[in-house]
Amino acid sequence: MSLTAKSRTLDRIDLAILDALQKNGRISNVNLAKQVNLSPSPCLDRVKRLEADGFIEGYYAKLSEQKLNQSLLAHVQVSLVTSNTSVFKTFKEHIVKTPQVVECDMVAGGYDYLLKVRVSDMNEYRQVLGDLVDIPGVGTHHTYMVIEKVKEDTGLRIDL
Amino acid sequence: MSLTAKSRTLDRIDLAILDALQKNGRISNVNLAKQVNLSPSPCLDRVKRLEADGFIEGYYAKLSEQKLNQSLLAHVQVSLVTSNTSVFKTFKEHIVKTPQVVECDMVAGGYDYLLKVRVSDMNEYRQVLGDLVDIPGVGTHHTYMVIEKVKEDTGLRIDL
DNA sequence: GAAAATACCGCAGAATATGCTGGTTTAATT
DNA sequence: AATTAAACCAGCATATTCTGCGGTATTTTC
Repeated sequence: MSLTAKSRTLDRIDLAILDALQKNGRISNVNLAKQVNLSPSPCLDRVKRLEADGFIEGYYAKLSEQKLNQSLLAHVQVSLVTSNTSVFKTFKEHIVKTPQVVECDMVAGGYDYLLKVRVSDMNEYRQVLGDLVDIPGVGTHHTYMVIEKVKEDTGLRIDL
Repeated sequence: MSLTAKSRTLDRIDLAILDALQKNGRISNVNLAKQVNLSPSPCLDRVKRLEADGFIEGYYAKLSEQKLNQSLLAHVQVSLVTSNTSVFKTFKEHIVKTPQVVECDMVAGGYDYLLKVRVSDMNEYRQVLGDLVDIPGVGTHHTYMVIEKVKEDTGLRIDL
């Protein structure tokens, strides 16, 4: 028994299904079947298998940032003064419970973090940043405020 | 007649629907209706209206980065030497047609860009970066390779 | 070349989506 | 405060879709 999970190879049809679903997560099974030149039954079987095998992690509605008043976006680079376990634990706990932080990546050697912060306006941003720098262990930080979104690609690249 | 588009106010039920859909984009309408204490018909009416009014932009399947072999992630900070229109145009054209660049934000005063690059391995990254720095007008750049994803929140914050 | 496994299709019953109607509540106007 | 108008909701009916099952064809394995 191998260490890696059984990972069946995907044929052209599987890839076409994945691509279709990541572009339209609510397509009906009959239409999906038409699109990949299959009848509904085997198409559904494949979708179920792709879900069970973990290729599809979930389905989500994308909501409008503008309409819901969360269109101000900032990237924040944060350095911790040490990579000490308890410092990181405190930092992570704060990040996780701050809903405006929508993404947090540990980068480079373990002291630096890149956050993506989504807020409605500068006032809210100032408050989030204020709380952030008060976390013990937080050293330098730098804000990159987003002026214009040049490209955004939800979805992975699929070579058909 | 006002300049802003008609934007009806959302009540508690609308917000509950949006929240449910951004957590499970494939929930059936009857189950969604149960969840928000409505009968199916008015629930579907509301969903349709939320879509028409632009609160819901689309539905997408989230695919596994690991399973599809695109699990290496880098943030790249790039500065252009001038904000000259033609320099930016060339830059943007290159970004848009490079599938590994999944996100590109113009930040700060207009010379700096933050890219998010998704690749399968370091070889592919080296190639993407090589092509990037060859674009005329590209000055300094710095790579933040992601070691660990601390937090990732797809979906917006909804106060019920 | 035979046997087994796999993938596909069509069909049928169950579940769901969706348009329509009528009744109720809420809000606006006089 | 009464009347009108508007919005909203539930229930029903029809059309569509989902989904499991059995049968057939194709591919793989021995």
